[in-house]
Amino acid sequence: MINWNEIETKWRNKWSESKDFETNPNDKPKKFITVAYPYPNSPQHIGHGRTYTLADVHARFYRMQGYNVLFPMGFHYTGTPVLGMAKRIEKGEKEILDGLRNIYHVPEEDIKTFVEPIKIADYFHEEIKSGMIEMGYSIDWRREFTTIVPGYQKFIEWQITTLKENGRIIQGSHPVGWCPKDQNPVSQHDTMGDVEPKIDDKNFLVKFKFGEFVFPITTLRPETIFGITNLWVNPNTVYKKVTVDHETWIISEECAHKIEFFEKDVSIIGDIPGTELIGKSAVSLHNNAEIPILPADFVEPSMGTGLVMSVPAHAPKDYQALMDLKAKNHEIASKIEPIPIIVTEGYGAIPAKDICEKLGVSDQADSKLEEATKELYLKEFTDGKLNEKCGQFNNEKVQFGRDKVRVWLQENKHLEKFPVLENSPVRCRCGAECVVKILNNQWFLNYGDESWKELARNCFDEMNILPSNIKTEFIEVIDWLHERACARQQGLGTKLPWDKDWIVESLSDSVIYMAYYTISRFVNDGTVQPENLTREFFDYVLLDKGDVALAASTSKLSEDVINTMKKEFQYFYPVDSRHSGRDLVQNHLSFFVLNHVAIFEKKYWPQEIVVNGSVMMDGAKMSKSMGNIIPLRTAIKDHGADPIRLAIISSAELLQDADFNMESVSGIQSKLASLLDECSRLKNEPVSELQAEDRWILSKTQRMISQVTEAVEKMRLREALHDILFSFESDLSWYAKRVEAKERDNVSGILHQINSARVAMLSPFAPHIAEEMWEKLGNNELVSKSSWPAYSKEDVDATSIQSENFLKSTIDDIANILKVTKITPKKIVLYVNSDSAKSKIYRKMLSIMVGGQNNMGVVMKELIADPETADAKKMPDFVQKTIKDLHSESEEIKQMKLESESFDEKEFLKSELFSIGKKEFGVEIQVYSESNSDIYDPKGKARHARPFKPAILIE
RNA sequence: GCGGGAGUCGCCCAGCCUGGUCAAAGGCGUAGGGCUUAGGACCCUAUAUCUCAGGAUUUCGUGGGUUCAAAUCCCACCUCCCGCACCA
Repeated sequence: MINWNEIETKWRNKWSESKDFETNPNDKPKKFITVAYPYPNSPQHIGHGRTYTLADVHARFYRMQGYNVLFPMGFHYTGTPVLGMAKRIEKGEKEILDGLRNIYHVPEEDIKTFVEPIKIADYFHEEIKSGMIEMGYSIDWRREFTTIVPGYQKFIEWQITTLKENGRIIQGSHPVGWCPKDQNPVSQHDTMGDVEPKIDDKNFLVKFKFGEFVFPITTLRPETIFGITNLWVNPNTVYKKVTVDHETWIISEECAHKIEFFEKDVSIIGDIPGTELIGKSAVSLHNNAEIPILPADFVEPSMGTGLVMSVPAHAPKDYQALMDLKAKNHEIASKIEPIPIIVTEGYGAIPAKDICEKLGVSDQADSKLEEATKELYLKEFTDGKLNEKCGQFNNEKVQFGRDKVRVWLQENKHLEKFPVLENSPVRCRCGAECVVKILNNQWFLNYGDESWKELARNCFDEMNILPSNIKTEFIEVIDWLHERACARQQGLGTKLPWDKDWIVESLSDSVIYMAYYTISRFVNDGTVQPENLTREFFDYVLLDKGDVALAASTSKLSEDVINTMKKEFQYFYPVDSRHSGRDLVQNHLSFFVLNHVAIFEKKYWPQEIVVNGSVMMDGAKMSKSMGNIIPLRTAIKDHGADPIRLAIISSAELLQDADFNMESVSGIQSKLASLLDECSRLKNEPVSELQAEDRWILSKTQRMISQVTEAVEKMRLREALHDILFSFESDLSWYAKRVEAKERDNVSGILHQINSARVAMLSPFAPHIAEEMWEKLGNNELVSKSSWPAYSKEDVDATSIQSENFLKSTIDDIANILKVTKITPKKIVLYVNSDSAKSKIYRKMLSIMVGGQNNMGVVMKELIADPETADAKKMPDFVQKTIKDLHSESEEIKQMKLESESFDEKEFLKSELFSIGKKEFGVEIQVYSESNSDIYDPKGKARHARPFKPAILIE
């Protein structure tokens, strides 16, 4: 049994002694590999490990290919989650404390300090970092930073100022979920049950006049104002007269409390019962029509303003309420007829009537109305068209017309936004019910700007996206992205330089920070102090703006230091590969590109993005509530870092979700153990004369090298690993079979050569155990410092590949016959083709078919056209069968057959088939030429022989 | 609604990018055999259908198309899953 941790510690120490991963500029070509830094509010689990492991493999691969690779790491402290955690811990909430104790095994004395948010981040920072070291990540730790250190904050101030000056930042109002008690915005982390407060900002308020008052009514469908027949008021509700800024509104009390958070001046000045409104009329502002006010029980004071506009032609509820009144012979209602304004295929003049009848709605209390409403709204939205009643909007499709009507009303001040909580009630952890608050003066990154989007598209066009099929998703994201708030009022982070009430939002301060890795080294070693990092300094170093004298005078640094830092930035930038999880495509990764193109010149735009899927645990999503989260460090202790690295990589290709399970881990462990065992037994002896199977396995090795290299270049790591560890195994076992049959004992040198290549290629994936194997193979240097095996075409022997193939297929054929006939062979005889006419035709056909032609008629014509092969017409049967043979062979094999000129089937079979045949079938195999005069051929099989397809006789 | 992804031989799942070595890998299950006092573990064999000579037939959600050749490329359809923001 292998002691993984012991081996891992041994090699980790050697790496850190040799400082191989500490990267400074030199004269080699560079690669700059980065991963999204972690947010330290919990230890990393196996899922986090995936992205970092992929990046580490990438970095190690490039290093072996001779690049000077920079692979750094930082920690993202910015944000609010640790604030919420600290609060909950302070309150002693059992759920979170149990999680810390039982899942994360945080020592009690540390938990005590967690009432302070930064202590939480600090603790998990160290935890995560230790895990990364134990996983063997080849990180340059000298450049590490957190996002709240002064140097980084200087950088963020510079970034956000630059964006503002480039016109990328605008100001506006924005609705957020809000806790009225805490006076804070709420996000998922702040609510009971971790629900995300969802804000519906497609909800609007349309104003009507009622004498001196404003009668505001909310709706999701502004276009239906053209179909209003009346308004609904609840007769059992007492409404309030409320002054709102300079108007007096009639609304429900509940509504009055909601709009207090809309940055409006609100005060309740009196009551007015619903009954007092009923029977009177309001006036609609867009056409000054008199709209009667009628009673309806379904109107809920807590919904919207507590007032409802009635569109009976298109709203099932309104239709039914109207019908109910008519049935009671209500005087006003009986004069009202629905006004249809939307034409939808499949519905008659009054769609609401149709659907109520279809579903058999009985009255306005009928629960089927919900369903009717949902169905009709959706149908009318997707398929409906506005009609002539809608004036200038006649013939517009509803899905576009709605927006146009909204804009029109808004411009005339007849309509306002009325955002609501879609999933209310949402409760804050403090217990209070959350509301929607409109924040004025919010700062936005103007991602909606078309010229900005265009720059980003240019960048994506030239960027390498892995896997490539996710590129369309990026393009789509850029299309729908619009203004995004870039500041918030709480949490850790950097203050907006021009408005200290706000903190730079945490996704906005993590988009171009890779540039800071080239600077942090100098801050960490004391060469520069945070206060040296002035705007002019960054402008000069990162943008090549201004001049060194200016930078030096404001930063108080020497010109030498500044120029060294500038050179370092210019050496490492741009980012060559950015690794991240799939969930970050829609935000971080897109912002990463947008911010780069907004700030840097084109030569510093990112070169590549690699996106990976998440990790499942035994087929299920990992979650705290399921208790199936395995902290990475626990897993390392239990199974070893390398087996975990391989298990994560080998279970899925990049974008797919990887499934982590114990079977695969132990499978990998035993695979690695047996490879290690093999390596320690192989001697690096000189290789004597090569035999057929030696040339073959060496050719196959070359093929594997080229396949693996290509796969890693495309980050198809699962495929690469599979090739190294598993696919190649079947070739090796065939080789072993051949060697054993021949009773050879001098192949150690060849296997040593092959396994050296395998171990070298394995080392980026499983770096520790590969070092151990490398040492066992007799090397003194580290494998991580060795070169990636190079594919050499000269070592590929086409003839040997072809001949081994021939041997295998012959043996398969024999086995096949034995299987079908179920006889035990006493004698096996092969008849090899020796008819030169057949051979000529075969070669000719080969050349025709390599060109892509497979049609019997065409092939035949070409054969007959050539006098050399004209005899083909006498044996159509042979031609047809041969076409079939060749048909099923790969292009590669066909090509090789063509390349290898003459090949003596009989000699080859005689020398090679003897041993293996005897081993496989227990009898000696005799080989004849079909044309031999003295052959043993009692059944006349010999004449069936075709090139590369000997006839077989079994008795 | 907008966008992304998936549907494979009892089950899970590979192959699809780059068409031919694909009746299609691997695991599980099942059946038979070996090893065992027995069980477990382990090993071997079989596992679409037909076939006593290396063969044939029908298969990769459905229906078309391109091609000498389609699980793989194109089009349409059906079913299922995921994301839609100010949150890391």
